[in-house]
Amino acid sequence: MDKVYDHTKIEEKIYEQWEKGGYFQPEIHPNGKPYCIVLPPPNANGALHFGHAMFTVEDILIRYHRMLGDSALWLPGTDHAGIETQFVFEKELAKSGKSRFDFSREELYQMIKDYVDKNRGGIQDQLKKLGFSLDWSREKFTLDPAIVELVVATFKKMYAEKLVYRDYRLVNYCTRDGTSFSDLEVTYEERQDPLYYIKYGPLVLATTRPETKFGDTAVAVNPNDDRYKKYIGQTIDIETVLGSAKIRVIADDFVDPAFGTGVVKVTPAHDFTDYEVGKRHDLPLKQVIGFDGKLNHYAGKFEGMYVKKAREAIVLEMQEKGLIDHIDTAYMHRIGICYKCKTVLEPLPLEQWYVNVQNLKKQAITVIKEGKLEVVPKNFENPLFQWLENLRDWNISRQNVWGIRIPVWYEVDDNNVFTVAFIDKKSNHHQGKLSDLLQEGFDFEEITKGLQRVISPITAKVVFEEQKEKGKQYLPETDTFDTWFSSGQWPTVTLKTSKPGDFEKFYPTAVLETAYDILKAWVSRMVMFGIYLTHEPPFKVALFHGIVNDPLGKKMSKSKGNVVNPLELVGQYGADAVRFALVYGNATGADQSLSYTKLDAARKFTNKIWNMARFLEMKKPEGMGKLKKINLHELGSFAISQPDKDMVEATKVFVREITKYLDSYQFNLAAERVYEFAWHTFADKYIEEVKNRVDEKSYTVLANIYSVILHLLHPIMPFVTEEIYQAMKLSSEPLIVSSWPEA
RNA sequence: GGGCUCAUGGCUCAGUUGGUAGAGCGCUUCAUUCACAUUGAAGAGGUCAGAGGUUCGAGUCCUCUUGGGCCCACCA
Repeated sequence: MDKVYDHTKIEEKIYEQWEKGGYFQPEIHPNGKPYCIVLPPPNANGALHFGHAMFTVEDILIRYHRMLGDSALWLPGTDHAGIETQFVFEKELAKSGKSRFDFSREELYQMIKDYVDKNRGGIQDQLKKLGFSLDWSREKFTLDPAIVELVVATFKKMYAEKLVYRDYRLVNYCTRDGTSFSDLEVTYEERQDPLYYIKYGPLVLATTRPETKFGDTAVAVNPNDDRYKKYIGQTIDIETVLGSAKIRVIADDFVDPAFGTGVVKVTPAHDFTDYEVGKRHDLPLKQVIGFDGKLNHYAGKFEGMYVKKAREAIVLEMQEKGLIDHIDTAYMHRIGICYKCKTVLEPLPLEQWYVNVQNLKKQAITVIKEGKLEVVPKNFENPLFQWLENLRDWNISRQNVWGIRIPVWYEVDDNNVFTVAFIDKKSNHHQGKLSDLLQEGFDFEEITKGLQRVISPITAKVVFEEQKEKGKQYLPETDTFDTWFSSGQWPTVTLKTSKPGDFEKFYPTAVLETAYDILKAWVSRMVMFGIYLTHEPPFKVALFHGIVNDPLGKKMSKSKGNVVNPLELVGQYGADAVRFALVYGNATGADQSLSYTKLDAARKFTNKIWNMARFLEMKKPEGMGKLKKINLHELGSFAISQPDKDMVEATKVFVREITKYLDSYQFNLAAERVYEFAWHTFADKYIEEVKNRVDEKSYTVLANIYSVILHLLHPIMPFVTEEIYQAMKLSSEPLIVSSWPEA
């Protein structure tokens, strides 16, 4: 044995051996208790980061349960990550001077698919480097045809039960990325913007968005505000930059008399609150901002200007006309921005598909309250409840192509106006009303062939593929599902498509382990879908880990340039040390800062373990035959000297402690205890004591206790323990499938 | 505005049914061709943010205060 442990000589060899041996497959223990964890699917196009390195926790659980004799399955898979991936691809595309508007839907999809296929496999190799005992024979991808089929089936079932529906309402729309987002995907930013006090006839009102005034369909005041009671219900004359106009004054409780002047302009097409107000008072929706982010014909001479420019121009002209009372320049407020490109999101009215979550969320809450789903650590329960309770219907339409197309078609007839965008035979882009384009001479086939986008009226007849009738014309829905619509069904769709019998055997899964930051986006959806599809939650325990920050405690981010690649650390310190450092001294669910001193300590520990093995190798009494494997119960009576007997007893306590810690998800305590016991109890005290009196009996005790340590440490540090265990030749089977010590 | 969370030795952090404070790194002194200097032995160092309460007993439970962090929410 080398004097110093060199992980670079060991890790790859051991992983290959494990994989070839089929030890990652649950069939290795065909009659064991089923124990399944489904890996949170990483982005198929992405690279490994610390969020993935934290899956160490899952490997610890899987390896522990495999050693307990369970039929342990850790099922890997990757996600197509719709918007994320398309965003990255479009940035690549831009380098060659192209954009998504230059290609039809099908062309663009194929290009992204090729791009992802080229990059796939990277993440798998990286997960292997961390020693993760994933069953690669069952690997899944969200766009596998079998998975897509099941996701589509869920949609059809929900449609039949009226749990998905189509509606025309305001969405958070990014005019740069050209798609809407769910409420959850909106990020907010604190900004200082001017608050304009503008004159509306006899009234003055405050607004940050004067450019939406062309879409105002009312002015609102609080019903109890004495200042304005006389105007309620009246139509007042106002002066605007486009000349004189009339507008209704309504009363609504939402108006806070203390804010601004207590008067609010109501723009139902461009503000979420106003949209609700508009519905209550039956106000018309007047859309003045288009999906391109520009003002439309309602804005008169300001038509065609981008929102920001238009605001400046309008304010300037209003000042000239004396329509602005005053401006509060120090106004702070929060605005929604696109989480990808930071563009200010526009609330715009659009036809979209929604999931009715009202009943689903109630069942999810009940399941957790009844204890059928345990949340660990428990403090993540409250945020989950709070979020579920406030959950509104879920917008699942995304205007990007990289994803699963919402599987519906719209029947084309004369009564409906369809807006389409397409690429013609000569690769030119066209956009407009279907009827106009047909009149211009494009035929229906050419349009559908080069189709980019269809906006179908809410009144259009919806059919599925198999419901299409001969002789009728249909336009497809061009939107895709929100990525979470498919990943939300991950535990069911993976197990149903992996190997026959998997679903029956492994569902519901034992544990779902993930970072707490996708508790709402992913975990809650899986619970809702799981209950909907199978009448029980998809996992018994939802276990959360924290975020790994940079050494200074700052969140790692590309823009800050403080991202550390875990694979570099694996190369430097070894996978065992990286894994150990990630769980040691870090409470379950808590954030941590990357610590190089901890990594160093962990590496020293692997070396210490290694040198214990060297010591045993050197101290083996001459002429001693094959080392016997003796379990702890028998070892107590096997030992002769009191120190040996005491050590056996201490080891039994140690085994019970580690077992308890792993059963209760206290990985940090397990790591700390095994470190303490191996180094300070076993090496510093016991080895020192036994050193000069080694005979065959005491050597057997020593080696067997060391073997117990290797077993208990194996889930956390699989490589070094496996290498040593095999070298000791205590058993013919490798450590990975060796039994957990009994005490 | 609501919720969650953190404040423990110089630094980074553990401490889950409440029972006289722990680790890693750093520091001090000493040892050592011993399996391991990626070592061993001994040691210094904390009124567990502050105030009050419950209790025989609180870092651990309750209330409040102060100061960080995070998440959520339709005040224009």
